[in-house]
Amino acid sequence: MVLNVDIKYYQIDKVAKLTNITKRTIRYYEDLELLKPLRTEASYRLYTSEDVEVINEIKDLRIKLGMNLAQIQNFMGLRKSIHGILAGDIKDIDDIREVEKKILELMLIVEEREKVLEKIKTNCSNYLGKLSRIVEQAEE
Amino acid sequence: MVLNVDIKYYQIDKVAKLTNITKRTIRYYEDLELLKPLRTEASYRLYTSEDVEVINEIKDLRIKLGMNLAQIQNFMGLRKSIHGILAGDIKDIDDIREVEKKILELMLIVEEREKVLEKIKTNCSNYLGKLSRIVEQAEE
DNA sequence: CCTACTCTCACGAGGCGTGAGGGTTT
DNA sequence: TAAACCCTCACGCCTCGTGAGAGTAG
Repeated sequence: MVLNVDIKYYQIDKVAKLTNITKRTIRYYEDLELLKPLRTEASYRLYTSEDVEVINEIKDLRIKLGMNLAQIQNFMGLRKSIHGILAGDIKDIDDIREVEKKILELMLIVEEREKVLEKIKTNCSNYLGKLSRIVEQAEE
Repeated sequence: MVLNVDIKYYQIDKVAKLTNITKRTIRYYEDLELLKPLRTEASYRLYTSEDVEVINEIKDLRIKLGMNLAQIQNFMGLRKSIHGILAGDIKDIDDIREVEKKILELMLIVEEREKVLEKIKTNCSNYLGKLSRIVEQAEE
């Protein structure tokens, strides 16, 4: 284990406070391989600010996008693959094409979601327009 | 019970086939007050094409937006209120303002979601660009 | 008579953590 | 010594349906 002196490490209690996620749940996310903190000699977990980012991202994906943890595992796995390619760890051209395909699939899903949201938003706008006219009339 | 002869009504089996949702689940959604089909004399459920739309919408909200059924109940409830106002059944100005507030809140949530999605999409695009350059180089 | 509908009671799988307990580190 | 960490086993709650069974309608 090599600790980079330029990086600040946080213990789990600190991370729990920063993210407002219980320590118990943070460990649970590690079981799911969503996090891989370094460890001290005594196997205390050491988190970076990137880990904190990841936890906050999980919150967004869960709460704002309604993704379940299996989907998030998938999503994070894809990102790991991408970083592996960009770092030169994955060189097989078919593997790279596979990852490209998954990215395109993901973008399609994102666009489908955006369509649904867009529809809701235009409905909202229309409703607001109609309601404000009703309120105006009532106020005359 | 007054059946409008200009409207086509479907029995539950037909609706199940149209929506690809089990009859059992369609009845369950009725328990949750997401649907209120008319009934025949013998209390057979009669659905309109609007009901079919609603079921498909529930699917979208659940699967594409990851909303749970409580959130969907809320959402549908808001829409009922809006229709109530537009139909003139709700006239109290404070009630109308309350509904306007809820619509604005909903739009904020939608926009938060869109932000998260937008971020994912731009990341995807960037990754695709980088990966295609790597593939090009490999093919030289 | 066979099929599709009705209802109610109760169960069950999957997802997401959480509690307790016993040991170690600072 | 107190507080914060470790691990493991097992439990618990919520959500979203589903199964069975008995009766009625077409």
